[in-house]
Amino acid sequence: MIQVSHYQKIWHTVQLIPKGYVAGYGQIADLAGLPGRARMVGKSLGATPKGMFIPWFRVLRSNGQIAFPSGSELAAEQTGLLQQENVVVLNNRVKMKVFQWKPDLIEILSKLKY
DNA sequence: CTCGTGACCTTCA
DNA sequence: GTGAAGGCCACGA
Repeated sequence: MIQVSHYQKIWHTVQLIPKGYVAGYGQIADLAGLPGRARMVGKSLGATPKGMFIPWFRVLRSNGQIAFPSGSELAAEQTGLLQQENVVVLNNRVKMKVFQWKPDLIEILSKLKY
């Protein structure tokens, strides 16, 4: 059993999100084995080491809205990256009903077997 | 050790 | 649809 920081687990989990899909902060926290720690996900993404690729733009709020105020640079950046992957973004939000990632337990377990 | 902080979530009015 | 309030807890100073 390797000891890893929660940040590492979160980053790893986020990288499992397939192209063209999105997931919620709470969802990521749950999959990373940290139920109820949605806020930690945000912290982690903010602390993401530069140079390491993390599809942070595929992570949205549970209601499908982008976590940044519309108009901010990050929001624009995220919107652009999502649309680049065929994800429709309108008024700073995404239709979770259509684009939400439905993870396979087998996939998660095999990728996160620490 | 205590305190402040946070890219959140859910519930209720 | 909106907004406020409470809960959650790791992390850094």
